[in-house]
Formats: sequence, C-alpha cells, structure tokens
Amino acid sequence: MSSAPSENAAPENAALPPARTPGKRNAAATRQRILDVALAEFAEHGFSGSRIERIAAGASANVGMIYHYFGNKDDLYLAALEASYKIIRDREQTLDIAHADPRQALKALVELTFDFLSTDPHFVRLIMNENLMMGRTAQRSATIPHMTRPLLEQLRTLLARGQKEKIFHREMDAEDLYISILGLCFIHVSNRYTLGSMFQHDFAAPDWLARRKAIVVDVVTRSIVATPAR
Amino acid sequence: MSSAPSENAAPENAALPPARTPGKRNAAATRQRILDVALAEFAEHGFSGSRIERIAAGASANVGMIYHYFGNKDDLYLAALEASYKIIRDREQTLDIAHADPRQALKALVELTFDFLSTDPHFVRLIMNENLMMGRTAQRSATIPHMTRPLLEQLRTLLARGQKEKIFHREMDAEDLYISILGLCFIHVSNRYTLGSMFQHDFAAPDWLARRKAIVVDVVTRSIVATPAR
Amino acid sequence: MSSAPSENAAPENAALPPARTPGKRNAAATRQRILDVALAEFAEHGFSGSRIERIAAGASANVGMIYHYFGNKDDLYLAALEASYKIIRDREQTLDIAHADPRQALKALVELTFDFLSTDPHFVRLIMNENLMMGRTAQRSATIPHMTRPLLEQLRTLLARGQKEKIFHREMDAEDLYISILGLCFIHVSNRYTLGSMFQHDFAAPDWLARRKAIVVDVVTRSIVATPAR
Amino acid sequence: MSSAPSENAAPENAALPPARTPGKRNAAATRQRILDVALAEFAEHGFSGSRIERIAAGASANVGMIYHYFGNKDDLYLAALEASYKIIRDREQTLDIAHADPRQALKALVELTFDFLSTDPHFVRLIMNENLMMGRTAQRSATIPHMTRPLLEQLRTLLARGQKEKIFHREMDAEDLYISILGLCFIHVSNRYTLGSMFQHDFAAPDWLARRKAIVVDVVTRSIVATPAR
DNA sequence: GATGAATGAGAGTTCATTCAT
DNA sequence: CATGAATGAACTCTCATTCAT
Repeated sequence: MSSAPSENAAPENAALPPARTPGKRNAAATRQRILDVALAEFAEHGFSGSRIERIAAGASANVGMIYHYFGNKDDLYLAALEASYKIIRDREQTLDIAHADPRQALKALVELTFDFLSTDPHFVRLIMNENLMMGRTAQRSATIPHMTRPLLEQLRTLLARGQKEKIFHREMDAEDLYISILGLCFIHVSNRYTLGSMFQHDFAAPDWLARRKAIVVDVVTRSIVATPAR
Repeated sequence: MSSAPSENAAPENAALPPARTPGKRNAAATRQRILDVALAEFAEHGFSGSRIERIAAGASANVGMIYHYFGNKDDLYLAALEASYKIIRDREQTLDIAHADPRQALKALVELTFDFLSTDPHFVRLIMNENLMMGRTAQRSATIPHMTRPLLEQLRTLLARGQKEKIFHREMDAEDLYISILGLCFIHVSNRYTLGSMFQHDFAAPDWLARRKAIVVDVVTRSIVATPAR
Repeated sequence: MSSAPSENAAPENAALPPARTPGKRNAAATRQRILDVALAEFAEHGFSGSRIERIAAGASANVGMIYHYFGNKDDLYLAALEASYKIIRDREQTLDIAHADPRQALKALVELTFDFLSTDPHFVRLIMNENLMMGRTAQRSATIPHMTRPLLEQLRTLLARGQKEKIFHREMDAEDLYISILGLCFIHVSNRYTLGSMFQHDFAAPDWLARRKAIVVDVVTRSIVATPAR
Repeated sequence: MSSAPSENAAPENAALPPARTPGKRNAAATRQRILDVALAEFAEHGFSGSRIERIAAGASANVGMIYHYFGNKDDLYLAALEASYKIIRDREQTLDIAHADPRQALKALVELTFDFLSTDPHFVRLIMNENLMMGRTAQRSATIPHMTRPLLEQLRTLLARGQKEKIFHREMDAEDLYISILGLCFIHVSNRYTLGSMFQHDFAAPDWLARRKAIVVDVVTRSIVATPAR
C-alpha cells in the first residue's frame, strides 16, 4: 500500500527497538502509516471517492486518529499531495546535470522523468485528480508551487550550455521544453486505460515502456538539436 | 452548458412542424437537456463528485426524469462519455488528409487536435476522470473503443504517403505518432492548474495557446521528417 | 397472469369479433385485464410490494388507465380483493349439501375447501396480506364481510341434520367447525415456505396434497362423529 | 415493544458492574434495542412496509447505527426473524414430554403451541410475512431451518410411546400431526381480522381463546387416540 | 379512451465528523 | 494516545400520482 515506506518511515523506525511501550503506541509511526495509506487511497479513488474509514482500516488505525493527526479530509489530502511531490523532488536531485555532455544530460533527464512517472503508482493519478479539482489544494500548499524549481533550474543550465556549444541551436524556452517532456512522459500513464481500449494492449507493459522511452528521448532530442538547414 | 448546441437549440429557432412548448412535455428535448448538463457536470466534478440533483436542476427537469431516461448514474455517465467522444470524432471527419501534402496534412491534424482539446471545456476532463476510474465505463461502451479508428486510418494513410515521397524518412508507427501528438496536445489542458501554479500564468490564455500550438506542430514535424544525416 | 380469465373476461369477449374498432379499445376488457393482473400482483407482492407500473405493463395498459378506472392503489386493491372473494363464493355455491348423507356432505365440503385453497394461486396470499394489514380493506368492502354466509348456512344445515340423525353426536358450533376446517386446509398453503424449509419437501406437490386431503377429512370427521363411550 | 425483555431490561434494573448510562455509548444495548424494535416493526408492517427511520426513532438510535450493526434492511430483517424463532424454540424446551402420560403430554404440547401463537404479538405475523416473501429470508438463515428439530423429536417420542401403550392406535406421522396442530393453533391468529369481519367478534378475546383451546386439544386428541371400531 | 412525460415526497444507504470513554 | 459509538446531512434511487396532449 505504501508508495515509498522506506524513505519516509525508515528514519522513525531506525532507532526503535522492535518492542514498543505497550500503553503508548508510536505516534509518529501511526501518523506515517496513515499518510502512506491515504496517499494510495487518494491516488486510487480520487478525493470524493476516497473513504476515511478505509484509510483508517488500511493503516491499522481508527478514524479518530486521522482527525487527531490531520484535522480533516481536506488537510489529509493536502498532506498526501505534498508527500507525493516530495518523492519526485528528491528523485530529481539525484541528477547531476552540470558535468555531463548536454545531449547526455538531456537524455538522462527525460529518462528519469519517464521512469518516475511510469513507475510510481500514485503520482500521476494524484496530479490528475488535483487538476480535476482545479488545483484547489495545490494552491493552498506552501511547498507544492515551488516543487519543480530545481528541475527547471537544471533544465535552464542544460539548455544554456547546449546552446553555447551549438549543440542546441534553437532558442527554445525551458518552460516549453519542460512541458513537451512532461506531455510525452505523462500521456501513456494518465491515459493508460482509454489508450488501452483504443489500441488493445497494456500501456504499462515493460517491453512497451522500454521502446517508448527511446522514442520519447528521440522526439525530445530532435526538437532542440541543431540541424543543418532544412 | 450545452455540449451539442446544434442538435438541441437549432430546432427551437427553426421551423418545427409540431411546435411544442420548449421545456414541457417534450421527451427528446428533455432527454437532450439532461444529457448536456450531465456532460458538463461530470466533466466539472468527476463521477463521484457529480450530483444527480444538480443535473436535474440544471436541465430544468427533476430527478425522476433522469432515472426514467437513463436508468442510473452509471448509465447517465456512460451516455455523457459517449456523447463527448462523438463530438471529437465528428470533428475529425472534417479533415481531408488524402488530398493534401503530407507535411501540411500532418500540421492540420495536429492543429485540429490541439485546438479541440484546448477549446472543448469538457472532453479532456472527462477522459481524465475516466482514466482515474480505470476505464471502467469506456470498456462497457459499445461505441467508444472504436472511436479513434477513423483517425488512426487517416494517420496511417498520411504516414505511408509521406514515407513513399521520402518526406518522412522514419519508420515511425502510427500508434507511436498518435501518442506523441496526443501527449503534446493534452498536457497543458490536463495539467492546467498544476502547471499554472508552477509557472504562474494561465495555460488557457489565447496568446500562449497560439504560440504553443506552433511549437507542438514543430516538435511533431521534426520527429518524423527526413533529415540529412545527423 | 390472470387468475380466472375464463369466468371474468369471457362474457366481455364472447360477442366481440376479433378485430376491434381501432380508435376505441374495449374499455371493459382493459378494465378487466388490469383487475386480473392487479389480483396476481397483490397476491404475489403484497400491497406495499406491488407496483402500479408493473400492473399497467402486465395488463398492456398504462398507468393513467389504472387511475382512470380504479381511482388509486387502495381502491384497486379493494377491487382485486373483492374479485378474489367472488371466485371462492361462486365455487361454494356448486355444492349441494342438502340432499346428501351428512357424512358425505361434510367430506365434500372439506374437500372443496382444501382443493380451492390449495389450487387457487392467489386467494390464500391475498387473505394473508389482508390480515397483515389488519383487515383494513376488508372492512371498507360492502361485499366481503358477508362472503362466507352461504358456506356457513350450509354447514349449519349439515350439522343439524347430522345431529338429528345421531351421526354427529357433539354439540359443536358451526363457527368452531368452520375454523377447524379452515385451519386444517389453510396451513400448508399459508406456511408453504417455512414448512418447506423445516421438512425439506414441497408442500404443493400433488402427491402430498392428495394424501394430506384424506388426513384432513379424517381429522375433521373424527372431531364430530358420535363415538361409543370412550 | 421488546420481544426479549429478559435479556434487555433485566440488566438495567439488576446490579451491573460497568453501570453505563442506559441509552448512550452502549453498543450491546443499542444493538438489542434496535433488534427489538425492528422485530415489532417488521411484524406490524411487513418487510416492504417497515421503515428504517421508524425503527431508529423507536430504538432511540439513528439510521446510521442500524447500518453499522446490521448492514442493511434485509439483514436486519433476518436478525429479527431469527430472534423471533429463538423465542418459541426456547419456550418449547421447557416442556417435559418424556416423563408424562402421552395423552397429557400431547395436551401440554398443543396448549403450549396454542398459547404461544395466540400470545406472542409478533411471531405469527412474521411467519406470515416470511411466507408471503416465499421464504426468501428463512432460507438464507443458518439457524432457522433447524428450529423445529427439537419439537419434532419430542413429537416422535410422544407418538411412539402412545402407540406402544396402545393409547394412540393410528400410525399417524409426526409431520402430519405437527401440521394439524399448527393449522389448528395458527388460523385464528393469522386470520384474526378476516374471521373477525365474518363472525363479528374479536378472535383475540381471552374467553374465546380459552374455549377454543379446549376444542383444539379435543380435535387433536380425537385424531389419534385409539377408538373401538367405528 | 389512451399515452407517457412530469412531479415531489420519501425510501434506503453512505459518510465525514464528533465525542464519551 | 486510542477506540468505536453516535450523529446528521446528503446522496442515489423509487414510486404513487397528475396532467398535457
């Protein structure tokens, strides 16, 4: 159920002996379990379709605990959304754009995005749901609006270097490039089921994903590399 | 509110032989009004978030009528989804791919897709919602799974001609091309709000759309046109 | 669907050529069809469980007709109840108690009651339902309260003759005898399903009914025939 | 209102260790109150005619609690039916058939049945309703189908002894005898209102019941006792 | 006479939230 | 900290009844 328990729960549990004090359960751990389950629930059912009671049961907690730790359904959803964003942000930081060949760096960036969106079972669905809700919750968040800052910075650096080196000849904006990458990496996940019923195959199959990833890298690269006059 | 104004509003103004009172005792009109409002409601609130009562009120009907004509909420949603698909399908048929220069035809196709997805206030949201529901309803539909047949045929014809004429040198699959086009035309609509909070501007602004459309056409074109060895 | 179409509908249809005047349907026949279907519906589903729309559909009529002919659901139920009672009353009149040996006459009466209750698919269920509704409708009826008059008269005559002839030595009241007969003839029909789940066989099977009928005749007879001092 | 006052009301008046507020925050008591009221409601109005809201109000609970404890209306009805059966079963176990004179034992059994059916305000109506619903719920029950096992065993024992002692000469089956008893004890309760409107008196009047009980005992006894050749 | 569209009240059921223990 | 009983508002759906045509 948990999308990334190791990264979130691990620090809490690290120093804890397996046997806890009987009367007092581990508060932080309970909170984290609720959050993990909530993230999965909201991703799977959307906001309206998610059930507080199901989250409580899934986290081996009870409804009261959710209200104790998170206030209400809206705020729990906000917390889940932020937690989900944090995962991708942390992932992006692992890239080292600066010291690579721009073309290789671009490839690495696209592949990371493609892999993350294709692999994380919750992120795309949460984003879709949030957009269906017209960004109501993301706007309330103190952290989400800035989430892609680092990625964009990397992209800008990368673009500038490529253009200076005449590898990328076009004056493409980082924003435009980012949106193209996102669109090409997002669609087969977001539209997995409607595409599936159109083309009659599974858009999450590993083989298909591997082939598609190469195509996406190619499409993105072709869109900015300098070409002899055409 | 009406997603199919031509079919609904037109007869009222034109010369109708039976000449009935618009909102009263008119089965077909009532059914259509319900369907139009339901389409908007489901697009705006998703399935769970949509309210039968709100649809009834919006259609100047009452709850009983909805159940009389559509059976239940699920089937009303199915009808709305099918009606929405029908609109884009009809639009696509207006394209004349066969008799144009492949490059121009591709451009026309991309622009039509871009414009439709950017303009229709309901289609993208319905598709997103349907995917969040794991395609549960699209699978039940007798018509939806075949909806992109004609479009794909057009795309295959176009690709074949372009490749024969050596304008398109790549052996790109129609499916792959379609998904790239869809991804590039879909993302700024589907992710309008989360992108908006990242980049702090409105992704539905006409100026931005016009510029972006050109970029998308460019990215798609570059992805398949023959280029001198690179 | 009709519980006794021959007795009720026959006179209406007798003189009618198969082709009716197109514009005007046969009013009396429609009314009768509704009544027949209503009787079956009320017997099958009880008052609350019966559906006006289902009755209309079953009678190949429409809801408006039911209100036109019968006023409302309550009055339709009353009409159905009275129609059902009329059937058993007519049946009882076929007995000729006066000119038979008292013991034979008693047997004939018991068998007639047993057969009617076991055979008519609706009567017992309507009576049960009416009793569950605390006789609310039977009390409103002008005809129902007198329905068993003739039967009781026959029973009184029969008892008096049997006692005068010293065949029936007991001073049993006609009412008491009637209730015993009714109880013994009613229970396997009224409690068909709960008895069925207790004894694991079908209480409407012809074989069982034939055997049981003999037992009931025997029990009733033994209850009133004169016996040497015991 | 309560069908099982011993289990419900007694603890309140007795010395209860936890001593909770009667109507508040007491799961078992709330559940029992709902069940008691539901039993009465279903007996009075039948399944379709019963109202969840009325049951909640009658039990000083709210609608949600009913769904919390019983799932849905169907299952609440099942619980009520089982509870009602349990009452008569327990009552029957109080009889000591084995050590009495067969004739006396038979009399005791008939009188117990007669009294229970005449006295319990709910049982007969629930059985009638269940049969109108074609035993749909009794069949789902794990306990009901076996409910008359013990009674039938008693009856078989009693019959065998009576026949061995030449008091009962007939080879009457226990099932046949049971059905006769049930029919004779059931009819004035099940058909209380239709009989009432026929005979113009109250079939629940104590005087009438006392007289009738003697008759029923007599009819049953005569049906199986050995008689000199007739 | 006949049709079926339309109405409105109310039924069963669900669910976020509160609160006594 | 933790539990789960209790609440009340709302939601989907049904149905007897009316009424324009």
